[in-house]
Amino acid sequence: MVKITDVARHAGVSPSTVSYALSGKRPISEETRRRVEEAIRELGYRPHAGARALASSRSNVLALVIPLRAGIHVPVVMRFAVSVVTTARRYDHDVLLLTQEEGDDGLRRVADTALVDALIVMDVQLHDPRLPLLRSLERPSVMIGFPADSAGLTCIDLDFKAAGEVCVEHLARLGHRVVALVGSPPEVYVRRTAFAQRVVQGFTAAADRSGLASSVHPCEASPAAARLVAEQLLREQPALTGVVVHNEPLLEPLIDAFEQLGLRVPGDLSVTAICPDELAESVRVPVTSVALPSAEVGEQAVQLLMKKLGGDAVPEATLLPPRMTERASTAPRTTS
Amino acid sequence: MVKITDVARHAGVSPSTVSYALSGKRPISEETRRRVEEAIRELGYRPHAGARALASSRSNVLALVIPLRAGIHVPVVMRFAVSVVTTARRYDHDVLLLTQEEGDDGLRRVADTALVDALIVMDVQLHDPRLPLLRSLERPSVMIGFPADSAGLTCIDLDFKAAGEVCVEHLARLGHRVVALVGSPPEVYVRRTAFAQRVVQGFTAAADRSGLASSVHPCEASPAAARLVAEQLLREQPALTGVVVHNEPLLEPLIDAFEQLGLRVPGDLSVTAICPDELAESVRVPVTSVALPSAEVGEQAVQLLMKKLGGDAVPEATLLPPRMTERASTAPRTTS
DNA sequence: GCGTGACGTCGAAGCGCTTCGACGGGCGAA
DNA sequence: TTCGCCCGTCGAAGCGCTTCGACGTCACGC
Repeated sequence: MVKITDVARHAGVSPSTVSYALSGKRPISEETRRRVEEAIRELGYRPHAGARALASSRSNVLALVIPLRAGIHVPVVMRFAVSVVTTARRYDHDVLLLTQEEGDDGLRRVADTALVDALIVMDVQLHDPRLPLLRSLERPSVMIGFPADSAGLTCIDLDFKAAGEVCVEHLARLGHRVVALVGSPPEVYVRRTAFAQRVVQGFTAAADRSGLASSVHPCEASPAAARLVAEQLLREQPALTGVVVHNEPLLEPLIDAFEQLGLRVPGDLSVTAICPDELAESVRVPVTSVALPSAEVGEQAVQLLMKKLGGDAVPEATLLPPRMTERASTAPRTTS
Repeated sequence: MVKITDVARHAGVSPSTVSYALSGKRPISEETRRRVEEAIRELGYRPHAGARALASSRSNVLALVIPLRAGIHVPVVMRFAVSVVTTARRYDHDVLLLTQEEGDDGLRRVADTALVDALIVMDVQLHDPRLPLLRSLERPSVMIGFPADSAGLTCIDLDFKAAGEVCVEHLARLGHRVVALVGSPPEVYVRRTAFAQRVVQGFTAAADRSGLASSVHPCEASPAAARLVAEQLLREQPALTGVVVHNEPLLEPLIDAFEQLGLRVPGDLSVTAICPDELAESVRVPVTSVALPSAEVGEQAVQLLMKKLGGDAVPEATLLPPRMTERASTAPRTTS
């Protein structure tokens, strides 16, 4: 193994000079830098990660905790992970993969052994058991999603409230006057992240602002439930022409149910959703949707972490603006 | 930060004794071990990963390179990754996530800087550009999939030949006499891993052994192509009653095409597939299939690596036996 | 009774890097 | 001309751990 002293000897300088030439933490003359770089190239020198970590107390590794729970949309997690890795590399960092399963112990282990410099935690629950630990850890972390109390933590996610608003506004702009939100199963509103509630808030606020009649329907994620909620909607709101769906597995069954009830999408009914683009595109009728911007979240999460590692202050909450893509499931209201 | 000298002092022993008590590399008296363990607990001691890596030249980290190419089934990759992480933890190792995108440079970097002790490379191509590098690296690696020339490397994958055989044998057992294999697009047979050819080999060999009439049809992954190949099959082999599909995106469209041509599955036609269980289960008619055992591959890949790290010899090729799950798409031939 | 090991422990020497303080030389200001 | 300062470089001291050789003790066999 070629080490820094070899490079130093070969370049006719001291090891510390090589180190400074590499890190740029002290000024080095152009000439010396050249010689060092050449020596490095000729010898194929690679600094030893462990030695570096020991001496500098920086491992240049980030931990990423991925969720395992069923019901998580795998491609979204994957895209997020890839985006984290890619962005981390831009900042000369690597990514250590942890599973939710490891829990607190895993987090504590990688943090306390200085294996990683910082942590990214996905799929944060409303009352996530890891919160106290993350607060007490001496290493910075960023959470994807918002817990009930995010004080002292750094969180990032799609702005679900705005996403709900955008959906309604889009429908309003198309002339729809009566809209409904089909949401996640009731337990999600209680147990999980705050995002479900925030969609409702946005949806309702925007509907009120635009003077639309609106209703909200939490719904189980089964085709049978889709059928039921579709029937119920038509019964209770016969003038309904716009639907916002925030329940991924329900999206396709719900559209099927409406069509079986004689409503054409988008002819009679416009449907928008908050879901991964992938899903929106794969439905029989491609759905106008607000995307879950996994890549963007991943990138920004890393950037927040880098700022924190650099000692800079970062906002506790970062909300990503929703971006809507129009597809085939929405159309102007036909005033027949 | 509490370090090993603190523990040593607290326990009234020398640092080396603490180290040996931890690693078990030298005998330590019961009494001393107890005292050391207690000191560790009381002080909350965690060995510094970098220092450990430097002193022992072992980082206890594995690199996992995941594919990004389109056409890869994401949940399979994910399950594999999770299985690698989980298994690695059982051996007290962590996993560093790399993307294909980083290429040779990424592999060389983590290997040469001693960031990782060993590497797992997914999605190995027939003529994978990384092969020379992996051979030359001083660190052990395991590849998922078989390149054209695997000499000097350690590879593991499903035994695709046996998988092809199992499918045919299942059909033969059900009384089918005329079978066809619908395979991957032609370019896959050239460009990609060897698995496509090996399915064909197994399929053909088993059909010959059982005295079945058989044919092989590479096929593009589009619904239109599905329709075409279905028509062609019925034209060329009117007595066809058994089909093996080794082309994931084609599975559902192909079944649709057959049914539109008036063949009921499994009434008139039995279908088996080689694909992720997930896919097989999600088709309208759940398909009898040989699974892609991602979790098992991940686990065994790690175990192979651990053996290599321990200095043990491992087989160059590990082929996982196929496991078939019977679902609703196969039935005995009706001799009407 | 003494040599021989095995056992249990210690001390010290690194592992390869970063970083701090120091220092010589050159330059601008006084 | 001299003082002070900054630039560029060096040497040395660790960072926290593992590991090697050494040493004392005890039990055993002859």
